[in-house]
Amino acid sequence: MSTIAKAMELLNFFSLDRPEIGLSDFHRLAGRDKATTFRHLTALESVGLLEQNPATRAYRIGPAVLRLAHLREVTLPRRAGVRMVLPRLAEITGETAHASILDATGLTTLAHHENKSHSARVVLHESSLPLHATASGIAVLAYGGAALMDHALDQMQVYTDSTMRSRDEVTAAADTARKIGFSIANQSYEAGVTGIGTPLFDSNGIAGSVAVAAVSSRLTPELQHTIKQELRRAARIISQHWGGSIPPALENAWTTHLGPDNACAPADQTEKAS
Amino acid sequence: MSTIAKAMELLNFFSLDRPEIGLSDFHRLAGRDKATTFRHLTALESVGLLEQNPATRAYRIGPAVLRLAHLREVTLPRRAGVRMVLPRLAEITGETAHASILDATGLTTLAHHENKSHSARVVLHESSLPLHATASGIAVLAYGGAALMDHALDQMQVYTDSTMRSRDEVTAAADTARKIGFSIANQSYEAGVTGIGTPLFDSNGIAGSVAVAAVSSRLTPELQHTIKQELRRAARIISQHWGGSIPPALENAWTTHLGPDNACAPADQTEKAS
DNA sequence: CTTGCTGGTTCATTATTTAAACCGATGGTT
DNA sequence: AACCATCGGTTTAAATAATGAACCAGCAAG
Repeated sequence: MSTIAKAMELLNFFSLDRPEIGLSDFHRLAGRDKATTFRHLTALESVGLLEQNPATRAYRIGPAVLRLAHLREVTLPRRAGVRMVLPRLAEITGETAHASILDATGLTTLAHHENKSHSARVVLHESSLPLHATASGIAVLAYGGAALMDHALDQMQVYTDSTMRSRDEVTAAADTARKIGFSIANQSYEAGVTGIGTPLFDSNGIAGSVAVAAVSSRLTPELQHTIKQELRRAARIISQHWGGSIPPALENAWTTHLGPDNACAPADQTEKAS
Repeated sequence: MSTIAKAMELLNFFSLDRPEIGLSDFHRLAGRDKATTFRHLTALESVGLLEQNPATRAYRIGPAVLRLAHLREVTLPRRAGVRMVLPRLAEITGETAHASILDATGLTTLAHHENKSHSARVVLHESSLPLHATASGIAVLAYGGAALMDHALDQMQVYTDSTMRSRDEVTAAADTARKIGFSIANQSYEAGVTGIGTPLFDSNGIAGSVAVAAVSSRLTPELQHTIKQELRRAARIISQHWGGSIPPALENAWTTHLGPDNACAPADQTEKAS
């Protein structure tokens, strides 16, 4: 593995729970030598990808990422296409809608929209989602190929009693998702929350997923049907906005599972969402 | 220089004008061997910092930066403190207000707010500002130490007829800014636009700057006075929000140049901006 | 069929990275 | 005070990884 990749791996140890990491912690977390780790950290710091908290000497993500993220969003907008449909998705379903983007390390939440009318609503607190335990994750696994599946199966953390523990369960869930066009994660990430998701595509192919996280006790068959129809609609709009197209296999899965796009007959070219 | 830093340097060649760069262009821009460049690029791609446009094979900034930027903004919010004051700054001055953050590579625009009432207003189009040619840049140079000044003097691009060309001019401008507490860039970056700026601080010290970009023909002495007073106010609020404090030297410079904080007598603890 | 470009690859040489041990400082215990 | 553990950081020879000249293959224009 190149030293560049090794250094970059260090960045993946940051999370909302662990926003600052000291040298020794990095040394332990990464399992690499301390001197090596130190050299990597200072190198990352020199380019602004990390910065050091002067008080604790711990490292945190640096300001350079803001510049890069801005540049990325300006030259290749992703949020715009998502923000266009999430409000409607949350409103019609009455639950929390969110969209995620796939990268080398997993699934990153791009935007989310909570439905304010319910007092009990699902609050998303993590920006990075596990592939094997969420509807969003299963959705991308269903269309992501073998390499992504291997990657997911290598790190199967357990979150709830219902989290899938065996590799076979995960592949089976992905197969089901591929068959019906939607992934369903019943309390496998968070107790009391059921996720329903479907994949998103850009010109590269699979690029992310859009999902609705519903309070399990509210999830009637009718609501589930509504959610799926709205997800289909949202996935079409977002994927189109991202320069991608829905694979015929997925179109077929949707149609056989839900019936043709009867909600709005003119099909593809419906009016834009609010 | 570490290979990590060398690889990361490649990311700095991206800009709004050049959002995608091919292998050969990188090889030329960076002046490094093509094989080396290629390996760096694939390494960066493997960790999601870059991705390849499948059509052109050119490289562009990857999705991983979105995750990192989100994490940074959640754990160390910077935009929040800025968004709190920019609208007022733009409204009262009637011009365009913006705030930038300092990192290893220069000054990155964090947020900006245009005043919609004027038909002729300054539109910011770049996310990265040159240190030597903008009010924002001079403001941080005045408080940034010798290393930053050297860095700035090494890359003095010329933008307009009024862009400072000699190193002495830049250091003199920084000295003036240090003396009066405000930096002024008269059409040195864009013709017809005069910038007035003042530095921002976090717990590390100098961290960025806030500035107003005004249409030069509208900039009366009275308006300039208003802008400075509002900048002082904004800089206080933002720096406090960022966990920093205004150095006594800057406080003194402000006071001798503007007089005491007469706009709102109770001084420090005024009510929050809208 | 050149010529000149593109992205990508190979392999011997070279130089950077690596890891064990070491350092000095800090902080809590006995 | 002495002790112990831990912190961030530094040093060394040994090993691994980076390097760059040359080389491919594909493509477009002349």
